[in-house]
Amino acid sequence: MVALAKERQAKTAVRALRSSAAAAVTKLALPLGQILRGDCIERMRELPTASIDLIFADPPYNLQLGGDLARPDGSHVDAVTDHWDKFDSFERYDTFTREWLTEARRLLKPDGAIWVIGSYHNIFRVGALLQDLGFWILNDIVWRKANPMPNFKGTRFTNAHETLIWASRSEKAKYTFNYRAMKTLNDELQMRSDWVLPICGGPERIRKDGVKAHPTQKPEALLYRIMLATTNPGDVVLDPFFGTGTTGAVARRLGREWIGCEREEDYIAVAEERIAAALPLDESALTTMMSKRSAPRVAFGQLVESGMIAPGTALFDRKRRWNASVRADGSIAAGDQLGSIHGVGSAVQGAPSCNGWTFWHIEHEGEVKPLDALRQLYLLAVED
Amino acid sequence: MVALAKERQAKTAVRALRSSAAAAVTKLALPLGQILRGDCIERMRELPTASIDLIFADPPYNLQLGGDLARPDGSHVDAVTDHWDKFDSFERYDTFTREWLTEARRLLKPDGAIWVIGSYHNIFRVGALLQDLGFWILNDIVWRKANPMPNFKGTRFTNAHETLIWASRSEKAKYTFNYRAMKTLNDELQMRSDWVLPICGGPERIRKDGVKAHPTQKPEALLYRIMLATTNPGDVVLDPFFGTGTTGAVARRLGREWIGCEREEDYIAVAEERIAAALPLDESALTTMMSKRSAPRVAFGQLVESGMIAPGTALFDRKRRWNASVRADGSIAAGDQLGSIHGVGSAVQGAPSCNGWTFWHIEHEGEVKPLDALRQLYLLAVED
DNA sequence: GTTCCGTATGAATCCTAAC
DNA sequence: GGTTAGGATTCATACGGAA
Repeated sequence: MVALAKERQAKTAVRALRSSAAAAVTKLALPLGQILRGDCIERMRELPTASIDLIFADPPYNLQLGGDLARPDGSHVDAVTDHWDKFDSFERYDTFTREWLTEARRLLKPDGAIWVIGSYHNIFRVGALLQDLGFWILNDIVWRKANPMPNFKGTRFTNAHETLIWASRSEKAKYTFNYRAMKTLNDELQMRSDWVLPICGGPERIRKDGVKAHPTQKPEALLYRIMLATTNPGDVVLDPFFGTGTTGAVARRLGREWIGCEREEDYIAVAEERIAAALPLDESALTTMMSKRSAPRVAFGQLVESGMIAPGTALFDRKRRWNASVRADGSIAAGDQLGSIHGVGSAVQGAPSCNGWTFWHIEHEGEVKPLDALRQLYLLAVED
Repeated sequence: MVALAKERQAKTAVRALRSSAAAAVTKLALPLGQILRGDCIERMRELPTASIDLIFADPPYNLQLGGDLARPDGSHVDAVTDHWDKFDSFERYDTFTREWLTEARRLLKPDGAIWVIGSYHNIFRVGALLQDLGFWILNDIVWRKANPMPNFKGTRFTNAHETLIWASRSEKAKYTFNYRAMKTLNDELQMRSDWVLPICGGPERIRKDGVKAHPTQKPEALLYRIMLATTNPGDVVLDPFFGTGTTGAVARRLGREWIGCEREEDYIAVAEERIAAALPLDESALTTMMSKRSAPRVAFGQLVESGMIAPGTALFDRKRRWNASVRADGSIAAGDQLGSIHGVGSAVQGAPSCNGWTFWHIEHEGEVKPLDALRQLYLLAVED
């Protein structure tokens, strides 16, 4: 029994090693920590297939501002009028979007994912194309801006949010989602699809001679949450529209690898300086709360084997509607039902499934506890 | 000069009279206050061109759900499995959407507008098609649900919002927007593009024999805000997916005319009864319905995310009896205790509970401060 | 009458490693 | 590739009955 388990463990370890060795070779071939100069579609074509864990993209928004916009006091609004944000028509925007998304999908590992941020000017086109290309949307996230620019003319609702789409490479992908870290970050409540974050301003906003270095610099807090939620340390993050390098700065801080594409030399210079100044966090600060899914597994039999629970011990659910007794091999018996704590739990309830760890209770040191409490004790005792 | 001006005035008056007379005739020809039975595209084809002021549409979302879903307590989640939400492919969904949107555009007056609500499953396709057909998007509005259904399996972010698109018939349309009404409704602040409203439940939710009459009934508060913002009294509002008639009920209460299309006889019966019982506008009811605002809540993780507190930072209690260090996900570590500021605070003291905001302190700008002081700073930075 | 507690439920693309 | 067994997972409301 023990020998078999060890053999299985060894096989798994070998598989993991092989696959991580292949990944390491691929990773070596990548221009990690570099900003690739020029058109992002061309630069992406030069990168190897299935090599990227996560893509974050903040593409041009296709803004169609009719002429200049003035505040009520007559002062001029510094709108997005840079030449890279002009497209003749939706058709041209779609062609451009389809091209870079196609390359993005080629670059992603099978279990990779993408984030794209946009506003109502472009996000519907991006979302529909993502679906058309085979990406699988996991969530749309609303970045609710704490301090948006008001609508000066009073002609519409204040445009107070932007939309992000999170999508895996395909429907079947086993994407990364650090559920527990997100729940911890949100004071023990599930993280919702609407995120309240301030816009990028103050000292974080990069200025050259008092002028914004980039018109749409994203707050680091936004990238922080994205990477914490959907990457692991060491993962490779690609940003095809790198701008002033928010993605690179946060990736470095969080111990993720990064690659950027950018055509504007001005932005590249700003980004390189900024990322060099970003300090990586040390490893202990980087550790996040693990989900039980990724924690080491304990079989119920181990608790019996270790003597923590004696064969013959009585188990019962919280309301003592059902009873069961523990047997020497770690199975349990309730009436004529025999099997694992999970199987018998679901059988007596007539439920399709059951977590025996939380369903069954036990008297331990004069208290009634769920089995899960004893598992925690076992884990503590086993850890060196 | 004066004579000329008078003549001009007279001509304008005649034109206005003619146009309003024409409008009155068109309006007479409309099936106002009626639910048109059958397929919405066929019924819309029978209505006159340029006769409608506003369209509100809550089309099928094309959810594409998998198997059954159970809550952690084992109970069953009642999903939307109705036949009307099933489509074979995105292509089929697009065809359906293009057809009803085309009719919708024909029916709208030149200065008319449309609202469509959806989720990430369908809204990107709807938005792109609106743009393709010549509609002009004015805002995308996020309905932030105060009480959404959680993500039971911990696999994604809680799907806590739905998206509405508000678009005029064309770029040049002089659409209706009651800016003052919205600002008044929002305590003299511009109404933003994110609206916090509870989902439809309690006495408002229509049930037959204890079972919900419609799986996706929308809250009246949502329609109230839409009609108040973008129609005038007497305007004609068309709802092609009438369901249980929320649009009709609210239109009646607000003194707007309405027309609905619906295929399902069960829904029609419910809607007719409901609208007949709808009372005329009651100002006090309106105020309470609209006054639900979001209370600012700050999670400790937000301070970490925003860069206000760096991972690795040392925390200590007022008497420096215990120390802890901040981790990247907003959890803290004190010895082998890991968890939230509150949980670790109570654990180290052996106390049943602890307010981590006042218990833990930090060195900030050369001073020792409770975390709560930094929370106040964060709130100041984030407030409008 | 009031408070407390248990239960029900809402547009949801809701598990995964090992064999 | 599919199948199976192990086992992980929930927030805000509303309501009814008990205390």
